[in-house]
Amino acid sequence: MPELPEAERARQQIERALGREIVAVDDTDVYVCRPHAPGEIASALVGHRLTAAHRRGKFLWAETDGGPDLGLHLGMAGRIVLDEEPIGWDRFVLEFADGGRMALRDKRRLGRAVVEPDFAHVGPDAAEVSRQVFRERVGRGTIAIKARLLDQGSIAGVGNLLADETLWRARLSPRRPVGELSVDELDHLRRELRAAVRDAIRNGGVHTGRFMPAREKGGSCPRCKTLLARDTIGGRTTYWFPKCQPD
DNA sequence: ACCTATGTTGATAC
DNA sequence: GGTATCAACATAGG
Repeated sequence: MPELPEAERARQQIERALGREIVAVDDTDVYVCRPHAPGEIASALVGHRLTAAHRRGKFLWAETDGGPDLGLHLGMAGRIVLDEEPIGWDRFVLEFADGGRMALRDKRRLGRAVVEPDFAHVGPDAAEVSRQVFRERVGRGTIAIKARLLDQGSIAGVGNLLADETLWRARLSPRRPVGELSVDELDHLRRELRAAVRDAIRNGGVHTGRFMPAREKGGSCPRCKTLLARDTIGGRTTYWFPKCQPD
């Protein structure tokens, strides 16, 4: 599920774990915890407490009281669960002195847990970037707008579903080269992106978007009633309605 | 069996 | 350097 709205929900879950002493860490999944060896994250965190929970795009991290930051990513299917019984898909777990626990629950194991995460190549958060910076980072070059939105180094947090939802709301073709968008179109795109993120956070996730139900075989546009187009753009399956979103 | 999947990274080539 | 394409990663579900 995870795109920016899901990551924000996960951040809020991490906040509920702040201040609780860490007494044990399960970091034995060497793929999820790479490049750390088993026990490395544990020895760095045991005895400490999380003191703040942050997010940029889909990247999460928690500060600790004197220890290193803990970086978390939900990958393709992860979520953060608090004080729930273990059920087999918990790939990384903090256990607290009060008996509670915080787990990265992730069937596909594409999530990540690392100490001292490096966000040098992560762009500004998609929902918070200023108009000016959005124009500069998104509007430059010749790449298709869909591919640019997915590039976490340009702006962070937009995934495949949110990109399609946003472009549909903004009535922009996913294929348009970014450099051909006017300043007004870029501002409009940013506005619709923020609105899509806000709606998704409020309603429980990106899958609650208005475009999502139409995104299926034989789907028709809620606005123009025409047929769905489908192609691979930016390496991901992309859906749009050419009448509403002309090239 | 084959295909797809809400993500990221690294390799390769123009 | 920018852009495009892929393969890989690990697993589930249609």
